[in-house]
Amino acid sequence: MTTTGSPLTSTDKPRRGRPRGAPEASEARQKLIRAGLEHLTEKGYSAVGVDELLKAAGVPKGSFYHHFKSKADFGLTLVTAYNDYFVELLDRAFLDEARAPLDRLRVFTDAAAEGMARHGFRRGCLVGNLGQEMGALPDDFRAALTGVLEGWQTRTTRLLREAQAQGQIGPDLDPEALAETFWIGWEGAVLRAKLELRPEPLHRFAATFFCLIENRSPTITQKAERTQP
Amino acid sequence: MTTTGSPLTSTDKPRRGRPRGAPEASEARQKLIRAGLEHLTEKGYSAVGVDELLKAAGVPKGSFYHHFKSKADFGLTLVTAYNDYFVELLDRAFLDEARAPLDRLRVFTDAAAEGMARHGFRRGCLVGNLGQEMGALPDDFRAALTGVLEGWQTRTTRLLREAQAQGQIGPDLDPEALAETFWIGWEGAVLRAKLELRPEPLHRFAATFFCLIENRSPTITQKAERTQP
DNA sequence: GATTTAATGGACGGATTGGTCTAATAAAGG
DNA sequence: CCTTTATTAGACCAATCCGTCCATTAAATC
Repeated sequence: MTTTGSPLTSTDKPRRGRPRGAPEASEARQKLIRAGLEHLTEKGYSAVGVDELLKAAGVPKGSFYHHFKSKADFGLTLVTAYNDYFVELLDRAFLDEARAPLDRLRVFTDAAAEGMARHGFRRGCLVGNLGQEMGALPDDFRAALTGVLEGWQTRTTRLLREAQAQGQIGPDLDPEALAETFWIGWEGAVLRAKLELRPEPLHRFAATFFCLIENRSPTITQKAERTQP
Repeated sequence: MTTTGSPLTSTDKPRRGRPRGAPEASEARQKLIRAGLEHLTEKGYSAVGVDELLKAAGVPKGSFYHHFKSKADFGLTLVTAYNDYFVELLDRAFLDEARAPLDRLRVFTDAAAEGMARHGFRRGCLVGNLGQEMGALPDDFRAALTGVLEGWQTRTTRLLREAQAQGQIGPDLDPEALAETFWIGWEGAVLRAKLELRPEPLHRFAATFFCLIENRSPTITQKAERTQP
């Protein structure tokens, strides 16, 4: 029970053949993911063929199906990769204690707008793209996508709670509801910016959202959601 | 210059062969459009094949390419058909003078939510779907889609102006900016509702939007868009 | 009935789809 | 060197893609 040890304790295992390089570090795998993100954020899942990705990444088909068991599996991998990248962007903005909470949200929206501008507003949000294609996607995408959005929203809720604790937004507002509204609208803004190839939709929505929560008369509450008359 | 008259004056022309039936009334054409709307609002443009539509509509391929010169042409036809249907829905709600302007907007959002519910939240907005796929679509789609959204926004702007004239929303608000924000966010809400297969995103966004414009302290203006400091 | 045009019906075609398969190469331990 | 496993390489496959083609049927005028 020493050498043929169970795969559970993976640290001290001198296995036989060529070692699996760092699980995610394979160059081909990374190039495929990069190409996938570029193409899918621009054209969506259904419109992008595997061969197209292979050519873009300069990788043969054998590698693709070695690292991913199907196009769908690859797509799900892209979702987590995109989420990793995005959460980092989000946290960098949201956890910057040097700024006031609401300013951090502004930092994020500005950064995201710059990001879209860098690609000529031709690339949207992978989550939004795939969400709209759900009808044509394998079912596990749904949970993956909603889960990702939940994560973004949770972070935003925390930020807004902090803003509330610091009195930057009224105590009558519901941070969770606001965070949900923010991401609903922001995805819409990204879609629109991509359609019109310009940043105005992003700015418009951000401006309205900030106007909604800043300096509001405390008599207007968001929490009360229309009790029946 | 009587019988072979130019095609410009089309009323009194006893042409030779079988007359082109009502230009849009062909049964096959209509069945194709109906099937197209169902399938494309659910799965998007790229994910739906022509053959799939033919089977759904019970129409042979010859008919399809007789009525439409390509799949793209068919797609553009769908956009206008969808717009026609949608504008009617919109006007029915927005022009109902028996109600206060803001209530009419509420009537629309409720009706739209019901509409999505009828199809199990599996169908989204054709314009939103195609917008997200723009990267994979022929270029003329862009103008068509933005034009459609502009039309919806114009109607909404008029409605909000009326609301403003009647004092239902503050005189400090900018109806045009509000209308734009509404459609940015509403498309996001539809996308989210389709992803999560439930109406809450629609309700959440609508509630927030109404809360934004109703009963607001007149000191907060939407028009002032951050002059530089 | 002959002619002309509209519309249907579906076989067919070349290109592309996602995916499989096998051979070759690489990198490690024995 | 031999074995074992990882990875690359791309030929190949059945299915589907969008679109063309032509023969047939339908409905009108002459």
